[in-house]
Amino acid sequence: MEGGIDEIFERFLVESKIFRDRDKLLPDYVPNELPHRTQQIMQLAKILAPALGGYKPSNVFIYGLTGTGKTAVAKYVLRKLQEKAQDRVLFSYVNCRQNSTSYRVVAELARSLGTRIPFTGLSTSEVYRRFVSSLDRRGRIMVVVLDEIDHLVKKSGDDVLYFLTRVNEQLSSSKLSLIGITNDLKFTEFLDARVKSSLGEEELVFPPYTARELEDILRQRAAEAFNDGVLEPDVIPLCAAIAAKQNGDARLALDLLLKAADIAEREGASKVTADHVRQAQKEIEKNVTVDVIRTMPLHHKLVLLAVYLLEKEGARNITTGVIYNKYLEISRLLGIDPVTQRRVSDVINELDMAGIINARVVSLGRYGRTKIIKLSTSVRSIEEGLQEDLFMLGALEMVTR
DNA sequence: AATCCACAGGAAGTGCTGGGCG
DNA sequence: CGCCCAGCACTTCCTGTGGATT
Repeated sequence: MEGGIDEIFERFLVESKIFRDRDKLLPDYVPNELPHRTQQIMQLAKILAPALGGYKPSNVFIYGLTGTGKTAVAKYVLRKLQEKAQDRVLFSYVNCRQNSTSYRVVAELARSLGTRIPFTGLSTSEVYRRFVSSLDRRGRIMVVVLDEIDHLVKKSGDDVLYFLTRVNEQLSSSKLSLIGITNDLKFTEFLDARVKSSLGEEELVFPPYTARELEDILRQRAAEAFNDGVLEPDVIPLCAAIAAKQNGDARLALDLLLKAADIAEREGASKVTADHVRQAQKEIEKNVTVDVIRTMPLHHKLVLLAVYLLEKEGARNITTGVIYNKYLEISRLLGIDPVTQRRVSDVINELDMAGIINARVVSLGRYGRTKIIKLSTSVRSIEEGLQEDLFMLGALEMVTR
């Protein structure tokens, strides 16, 4: 658009005024100090320490909401342990969201032992077998971290875990310890009782960070990531306060800080201000809702479009019936088979649950009992979310005009 | 007090999809 | 490979209901 492509690239070639090292704010960076997690670090270290003496550590189960430092602590302790252990202890970290099948998890573990496993073609039990023999050949303690373990269980059940918790019976010279990480407490209900008790030999709980604690975390990262004095003093407290409201999510706090700084940089400002943070917050929120809208099924989009158009026409007190008629009209124009009003009624509830619209049941006396609906999202994010496959949006407005 | 509107929302059934299993 | 089954989106049919109007 305006400016040139050269200018865009140029900006990254010249030294940044704001950032010293932007990467330090990215979610997967593990710093050298983890403020307010010393207790968890010590606990985990105590549990894993026996590995240094050649004894099998207990299995550990770690819970905590998103952004409470579970992954960071696990990686941190592992790193330290590895430094001490040299090659006497084997480590493997697997993210079960990316590797959500039993095959891939075990293949990943085997790979970390240097055993190549084709990404497909073998039976799962063959992969298990190869992993066991390659581990036993090494004659070492192996510590395995399964991050986001709930994804694995939800997708593939708990037989891998069953296998991994009992694999020591098949090993003669090696031992395996498991560290399971999750933010979903309820998922243990789906676990086999034996797996559950074995995995839960030790349990660590990560409480949400308070606003104060988040501030410390941000300050520490900011010192690494930013040039001196580029943050206005109220920036960090604001990021911390916003994130503290969202379950003390450190990832969100860091993301806010990063986005705010990006905005400042883009503007060519020399300082990051509280206002940049507020813009960043809006952007993050918008991105979430835009994403939700973008991934909705067709009829949800059509219903949303109906509400959107009605509001744009200035309609007041929009009811289910009014929406349904508009929806029928839109469907007809686009040549799409409409669903029934009963279904649309449910769709309206689902949109309400998603926080995109606001629907509330009211009785209009003689004029029936219905729902009154209004948008509860900015018009902009709705337009943006619908844009993609509702190229029709523009076309429609022309038709309905 | 009775009526009646414009739906809400429950129950049961249909048709489709995709994964697991022999 | 076909078969079965679960889960889902949706339909059909239905009974229920708060309160303005009669």
